[in-house]
Amino acid sequence: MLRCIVHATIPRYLRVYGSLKAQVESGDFKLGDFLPAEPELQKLFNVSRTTVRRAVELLAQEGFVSIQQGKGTEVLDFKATQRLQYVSSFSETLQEKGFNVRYRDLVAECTPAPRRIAADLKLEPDARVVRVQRVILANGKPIAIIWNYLLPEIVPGIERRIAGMKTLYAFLESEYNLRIEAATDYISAKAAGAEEAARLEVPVESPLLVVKRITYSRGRTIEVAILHVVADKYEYCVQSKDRPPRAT
Amino acid sequence: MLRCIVHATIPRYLRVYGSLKAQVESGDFKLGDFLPAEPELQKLFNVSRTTVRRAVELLAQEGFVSIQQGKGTEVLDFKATQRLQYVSSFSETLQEKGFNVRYRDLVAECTPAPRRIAADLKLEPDARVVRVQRVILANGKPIAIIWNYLLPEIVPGIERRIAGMKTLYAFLESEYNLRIEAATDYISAKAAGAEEAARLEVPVESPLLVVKRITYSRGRTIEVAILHVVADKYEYCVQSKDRPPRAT
DNA sequence: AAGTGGTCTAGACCACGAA
DNA sequence: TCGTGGTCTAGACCACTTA
Repeated sequence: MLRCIVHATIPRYLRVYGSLKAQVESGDFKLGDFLPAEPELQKLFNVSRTTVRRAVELLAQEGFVSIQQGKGTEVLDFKATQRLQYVSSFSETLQEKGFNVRYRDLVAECTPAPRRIAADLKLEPDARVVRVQRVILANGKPIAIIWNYLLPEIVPGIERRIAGMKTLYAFLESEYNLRIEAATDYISAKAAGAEEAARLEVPVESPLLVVKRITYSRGRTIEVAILHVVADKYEYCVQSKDRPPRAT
Repeated sequence: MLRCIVHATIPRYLRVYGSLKAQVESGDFKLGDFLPAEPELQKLFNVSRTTVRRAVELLAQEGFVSIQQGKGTEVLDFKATQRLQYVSSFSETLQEKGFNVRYRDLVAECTPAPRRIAADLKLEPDARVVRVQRVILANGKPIAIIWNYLLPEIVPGIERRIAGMKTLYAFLESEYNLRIEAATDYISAKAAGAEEAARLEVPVESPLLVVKRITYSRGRTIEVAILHVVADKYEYCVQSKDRPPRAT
């Protein structure tokens, strides 16, 4: 039936959203300009006001525009305020910044979970987990030590398959069909101990950024990662918006 | 006029949102339960379906529930799963954790902007900015030094009004009607220098978490904040999710 | 087939900002 | 005052899940 073709239809609010976003990104609307008012957009796209508003709200959520009651909807400097906070992998981030990323001392093994890790994974204290350990090098220089603790039942046989891994998240997605849905990072700092200092090639007591990441997939906690990062070589970036709505 | 009293009205969708959220948090709806269906909620709250949906979408955005077409709206384990990343003030976060928060050495003055700060604020190198400086105490113990650099034209006379300030963001909102729309944090670490160590009452060379925050309001960069936080007393938490919308 | 959420419309009234 | 965005309604039709 011909209808099947038409069937793959994109919601109108997404089309309006995409069209506006493209014009903002291409510079048709410039920084400080105001978008056409809502009644105008209704006519332009031939949709209802509800649909227009939904599209514009999406743009605002992503930081492309700022909606101001009584004034209008202003186009922002999207390079400065862009994007919600999405899950990103450490090595992918480095690669995007143009570094050549390699691993050293990659080890994967099944071990009893340390107590804190077991608690984060919601396992009994002595449950076994898969531990992946590595030193990450950016342009040949060590930049972080990473320990990943994974639930064994979701990554069977990982010890034998991990050799050529490029980034862990991509590996989990392609080999085990595991998509990371969400993550929480806890960030603190510490001074490097003797062994860490040696492996990271920095002086003892150098400040390190400590990141604990808990990742979720299919509604479950599936991984805890611990990163010790050389502080003067990496900056952790977080973008956030707005304030929580208040009720009551 | 009596209308002034009625005037402070809270939108209905926020009331519905607040009511549902309270019931989720208090455990009236349990993990894995489904919320009443939308027509049901309409009757319960006596509002239109649009209003119900808006409330439920808010809950979903914050990770309290998961909306599933054809099935229903499931209550999630809100302690474990993601919420959106909102701009939060350091002192508000501490207060929410139950600490008694005070400031010490609060100073506000107009000074030439340091070069890096001027660049972040998009000012010429020698432009003047308002610098607010303070040590923040949690339960009487120093936990961080904060420097805030503000555009002078948006906070006129702040030097004379700042005395009793409780949190800077609340202060800006109530006194200057400035709502923070977005922020970007850059997080690294460093070892405490002699003066910092003294003011924070920690040993020299102690690891400190360094946060640079750039905040936006009305589409402009309006503030740069630098925080030096005692690393073993505070953890920076980031929640992220996966889900860029696609158009085209 | 029945019930759930997903999209969309047309129209109403309110609140804020600028002239 | 006028134009902007903010909230809300009632009703329609579609798409997905489950039985």
